[in-house]
Amino acid sequence: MLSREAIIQKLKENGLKLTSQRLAIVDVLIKKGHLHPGAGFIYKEAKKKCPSISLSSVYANLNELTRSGIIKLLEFDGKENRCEGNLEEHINLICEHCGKITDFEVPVTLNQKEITRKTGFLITNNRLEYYGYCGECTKSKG
Amino acid sequence: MLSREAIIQKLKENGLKLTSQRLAIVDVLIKKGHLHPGAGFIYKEAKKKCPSISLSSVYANLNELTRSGIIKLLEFDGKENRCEGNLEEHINLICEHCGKITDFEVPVTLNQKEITRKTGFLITNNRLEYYGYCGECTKSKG
DNA sequence: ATCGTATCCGGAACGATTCCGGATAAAATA
DNA sequence: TATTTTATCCGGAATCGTTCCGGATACGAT
Ligand SMILES: [Mn+2]
Ligand SMILES: [Mn+2]
Ligand SMILES: [Zn+2]
Ligand SMILES: [Zn+2]
Repeated sequence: MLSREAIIQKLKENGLKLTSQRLAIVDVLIKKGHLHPGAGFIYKEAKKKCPSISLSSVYANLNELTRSGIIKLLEFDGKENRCEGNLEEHINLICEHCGKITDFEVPVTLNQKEITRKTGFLITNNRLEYYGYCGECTKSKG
Repeated sequence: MLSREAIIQKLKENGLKLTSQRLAIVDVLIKKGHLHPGAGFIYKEAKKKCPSISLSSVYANLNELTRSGIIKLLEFDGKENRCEGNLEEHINLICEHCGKITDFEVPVTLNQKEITRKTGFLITNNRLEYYGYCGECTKSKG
């Protein structure tokens, strides 16, 4: 996750105003980003410091933050989408039982240039995820 | 993609009846599986051989086929989900411009056991995707 | 041929997300 | 500071892929 200063820097670069709603969302991401929070969670948290905030503003801001390269959105079907604040190359370990998403850092530099050379496909983004059961859920299931 | 015989074998193993709707869907997957078709496409194609088929049956069957390990579902937000018939470990190259999904075969056996040893996370499934622009779209954009 | 049960259909319901139009406020300008 | 511009906000309706429902159908075992 970028620092608060770096985020504000990027917001200004992209001509985005520093509204109380936007800053409240940014602060939630900084504090709770490791949880890969969804829009609903962010909405509830941001409402504490900015009671007037609306859910549509949360969605709009998450899209803005994504466009500005501050976060990524992890898309899921049926479930809520989740925010990714860790922009380093890593694997998300997603528990099928409790939904927790934890980062696993590992320099997986699959040779992207080789893929482009062989297929002509120009890579701009990727998604690496392992699904399964987290330590806690594995234990509790025996 | 499994062979038609292997699929029928698995269907029987799982106690699933060989209805005309189910077989029509299986045939679409066998013929067009490399396109990673979505529910809407499969519905239209299957309707050619089975005019009475309903969209809800397509959805229900795709879920059954997933439970039986015949396909996987690739989940996307906003866009339709897509079917994955290639059960081998590979990377999906997803074009951001035309939506085409092509397979890139590469034995990416990231050491899953090491992840489990280090984190206690039990891996049962994964998702490896590269997003970007396919060869055709890269050309046409100059 | 009969029967039990999975599967089917059509349509309503669902839920996360997006869209809308009028109100608000950030911040540039004077 | 007052004015102006314009991004952003809010609340609620709309969207759309997917799931759920209840009654009808048909597979395939006996
Ligand atoms: Mn992560
Ligand atoms: Mn594939
Ligand atoms: Zn868990
Ligand atoms: Zn393309």
